[in-house]
Amino acid sequence: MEPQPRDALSVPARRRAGRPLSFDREAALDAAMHLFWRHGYEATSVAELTQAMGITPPSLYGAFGDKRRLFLEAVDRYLGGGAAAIVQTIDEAATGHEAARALLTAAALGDTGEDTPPGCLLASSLVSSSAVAAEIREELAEIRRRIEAALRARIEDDIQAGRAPRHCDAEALAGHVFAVVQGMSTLAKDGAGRDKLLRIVDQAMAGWPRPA
Amino acid sequence: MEPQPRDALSVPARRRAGRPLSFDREAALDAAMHLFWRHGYEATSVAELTQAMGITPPSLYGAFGDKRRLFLEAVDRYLGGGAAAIVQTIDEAATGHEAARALLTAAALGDTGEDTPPGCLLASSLVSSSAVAAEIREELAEIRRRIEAALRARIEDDIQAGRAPRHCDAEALAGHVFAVVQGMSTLAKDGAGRDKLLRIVDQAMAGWPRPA
DNA sequence: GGATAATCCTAGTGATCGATACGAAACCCC
DNA sequence: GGGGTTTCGTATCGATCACTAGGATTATCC
Repeated sequence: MEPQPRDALSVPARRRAGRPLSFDREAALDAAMHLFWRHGYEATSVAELTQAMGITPPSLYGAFGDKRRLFLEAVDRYLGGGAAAIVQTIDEAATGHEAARALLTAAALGDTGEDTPPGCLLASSLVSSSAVAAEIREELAEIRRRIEAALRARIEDDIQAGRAPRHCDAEALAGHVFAVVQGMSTLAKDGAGRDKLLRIVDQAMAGWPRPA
Repeated sequence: MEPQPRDALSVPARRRAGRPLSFDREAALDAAMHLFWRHGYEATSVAELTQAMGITPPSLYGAFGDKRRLFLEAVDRYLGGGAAAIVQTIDEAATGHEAARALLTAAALGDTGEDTPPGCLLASSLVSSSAVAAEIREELAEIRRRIEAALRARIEDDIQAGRAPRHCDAEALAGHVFAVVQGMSTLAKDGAGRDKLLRIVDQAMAGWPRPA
């Protein structure tokens, strides 16, 4: 007889042997995410993390591996399922133009939530880094490039389909959108409010090429 | 008889009593600036600074005060004389439109110098911070806001003078320019080259309002 | 209930953080 | 040359860093 497949949808969710976790893993991850969001990767200490998560260091290391993996898991949670979730949203937009505006608007709103830290976790939590954190920084950069590449591909679709003029520069259009996403995060951390960011989005989209 | 005034332009530059500095203060500051530029404020340790500057910790503290003051002095040097130097450049541009393009182009070039670290020291060296560095972060934010305010003022001049339509949003225009400046720094750190950044500048300026 | 397995907490690891005490050395002033 | 002043290098400060050894505890498995 084959063992019951581990399926997240099947209700009883067969427990593993051994003492069960005494804390809510999702709630702890959420607390860690907010801390990384507010202070960034390197400026958030394990001591601060364990206090906010309500657990001791051995529990953190047992449940999440180490600080690096906890951070990457927090980033995945922040993105609602990693880079793939954002890429899917981009791919499901009607056009590249729509995808760009949706991305910018979502960033402006996310940067200025009332119950969340200002700015964007992906954009701001690991901009500059020490030599030891350079690898982790590069993993974030890869996520950013993947999202930017997805947007660029949609814009190239627009050009192919005649929804944008032939001469326009898909790489620069996508790069510009991404620069504004990154920049709005800093502006939000510097004190810019939601209204200002949304008007910046309008300004950023004002230069979008119109079909010939 | 009055003492000779301390004038940087008068050649002999009356020495103070005591043992003279055994290192070139400007060269040491330059080395520190490059280190902060590459790794940011918090990720750059005093040990790395002293090694790059070729001095010992007591010499660093004697000549520059502490890490915070050394960093702020490096920022001033980076800006060519603090925020005032950039504000002056903005004020001397022919129009707000010209100031915006000059700022963006200078940022794109500065972010991708061959002999300098990628990205912008002002934009990237202290984005997220621990609680203890929050004050220093705020000092950088103040510099950024001062520069943005100067640009906004020039754009409002354009509107008053009829060089831009009455309905346009000076705050959003200046904010958009600044978001792109900030964002290009991250893009450069993520690997974007000079050519791509300059095309992003063109795209960012494409939405600039034309006079009615 | 006994074996097995996973997590719990206490306490602490060596390394590195920013910053300094101390006495010798090097300069200006008189 | 002597007194005053400043910087020099050595050696190190207490605090904090990310991380873990070790043994008690609490669950499932048979």
